[in-house]
Amino acid sequence: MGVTKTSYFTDEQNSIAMITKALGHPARIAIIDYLLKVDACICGDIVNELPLAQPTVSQHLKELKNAGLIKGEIEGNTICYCINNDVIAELQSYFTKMSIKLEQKKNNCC
Amino acid sequence: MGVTKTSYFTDEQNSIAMITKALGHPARIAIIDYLLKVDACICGDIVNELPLAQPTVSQHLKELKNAGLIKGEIEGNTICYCINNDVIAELQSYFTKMSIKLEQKKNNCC
DNA sequence: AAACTATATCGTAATATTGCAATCATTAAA
DNA sequence: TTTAATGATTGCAATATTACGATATAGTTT
Repeated sequence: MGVTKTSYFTDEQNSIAMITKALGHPARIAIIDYLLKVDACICGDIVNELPLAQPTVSQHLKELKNAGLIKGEIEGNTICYCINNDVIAELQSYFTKMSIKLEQKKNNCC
Repeated sequence: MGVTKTSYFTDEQNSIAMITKALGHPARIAIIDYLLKVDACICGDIVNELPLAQPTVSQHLKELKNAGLIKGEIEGNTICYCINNDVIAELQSYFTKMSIKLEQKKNNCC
């Protein structure tokens, strides 16, 4: 079917899944890495940075935006894309909590 | 085309993308959450825990395993699935580094 | 061995994703 | 106002994902 049954899961599970899904492509990781490097950016720069056509990059940017990972502000003829700190913080918190729990338990099984 | 051009990106980008892609489904987040809660597990438990059929859960477990997020050991008739601490640590490190960089820059743009 | 249990695999339908050429919308420059 | 530049949208082909019934495989129990 290809349809994810989101209604069966918790809001946090759906939220983390949505964000990680948006990150689940090397081009989108590359975009995030690049935005982090320059801390400000227009789409054209990103297109030059990636080995993909402009519509493809635009689509990846849209997905990152939908997931809340980046914010875009129109600046005259160009758009300034930035990383959304809050969402990165959410991810960091999620995985840090997980690491701490794993540390505590030290796998009594495998 | 639906084909990801992995060869155009760095190993780290592909690695993070592969892991986050594997996490990018609420059922798989739910599986990780559950494994974390019990810190030891057999597949049957997971099937009962999720609102999905057994083959579907098995498939999700396979994807998590392919991405290295979980390890499975055969134990007689059942399989003991556990979280792979190393990969979680890799994610935590990646997002923590990112958070630190974002903190330092404090967005001079958006 | 036969029956039962647990998990994996196969096959398939429905839908989603990836990538790009062509095109549109908007602003800037001439 | 025409032209150029930037980025979004559309449409489409190729492929991937999601879900599950049916079936296979392998260990356990009787």
